[in-house]
Amino acid sequence: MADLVKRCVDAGLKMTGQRRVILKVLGQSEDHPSVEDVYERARVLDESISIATVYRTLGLLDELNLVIRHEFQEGYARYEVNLDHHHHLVDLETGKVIEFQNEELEELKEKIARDLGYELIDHRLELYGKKLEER
Amino acid sequence: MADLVKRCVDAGLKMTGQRRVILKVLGQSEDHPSVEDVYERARVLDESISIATVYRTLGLLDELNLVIRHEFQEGYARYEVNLDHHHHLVDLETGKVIEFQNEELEELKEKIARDLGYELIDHRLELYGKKLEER
DNA sequence: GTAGCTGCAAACTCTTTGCAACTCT
DNA sequence: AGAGTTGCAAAGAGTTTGCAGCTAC
Repeated sequence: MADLVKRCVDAGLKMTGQRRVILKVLGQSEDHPSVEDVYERARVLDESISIATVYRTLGLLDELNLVIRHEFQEGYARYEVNLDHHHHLVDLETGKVIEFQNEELEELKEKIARDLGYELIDHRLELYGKKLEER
Repeated sequence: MADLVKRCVDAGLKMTGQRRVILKVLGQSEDHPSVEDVYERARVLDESISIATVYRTLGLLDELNLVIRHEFQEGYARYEVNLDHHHHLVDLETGKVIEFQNEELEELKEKIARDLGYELIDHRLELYGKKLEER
């Protein structure tokens, strides 16, 4: 989280109270909060913060690539701090989002892009599934 | 396209003039049109069609799984007829969408979901890339 | 001091919906 | 005939923006 602050300052952003709060909220979130979620969590720490600032800040963080913006086919965006690279499996029954990584997949994606004549800049894989019966 | 009409009728939908037009437009589209795109193309064939009907029809087709709804991180939805299963590579410089299939990828996804204890229902993979210099 | 940031409210974009009229079956 | 469908316009959700005042640097 302190790292997030530093990276913002390095990028030339002014470290205002509101931004500090939003970064703290993001750093503490272990899920994939919507803008509204971030707003509510930030409000607990600073009553006066406005949702416009949350939108603006998340937009900036996304540009700086400090945060990843997701659209899980829900009609609104969700964010997460850009730490390790991973993908998501969405539980269709509960909406729960499970993270996973897979080295084989990473290599395969690079290869597919290269074969198509492209340099891979970004990508996203989302799986949507139902829990298998436990037995 | 005739197949699309049949599948709608089988599903219990009334085959109105507007729906016939929208299905025709979808059947003829080789890209991934937005709602607005479908609306404009449909209007050429039937001046009187409204965008509300396009939204409603695409929603129904999506429910019936005759169409796939995409959100390529653009803030609006794009649709395509659900024919063969494939994925997309988005050219970040031109916005062009390239389709591809990869058997190895299909298997890997099934495996990942299974290993996480899930039955894979749906999934989406999008690659974002820049064209490699030709040489 | 000043460029950048903020809250507020209004505006914007995409999508959905209530309703009265209409149309497939 | 009647349930389903339509166009219209209004409403809704999510997001962006103009502006005057404020604040980090």
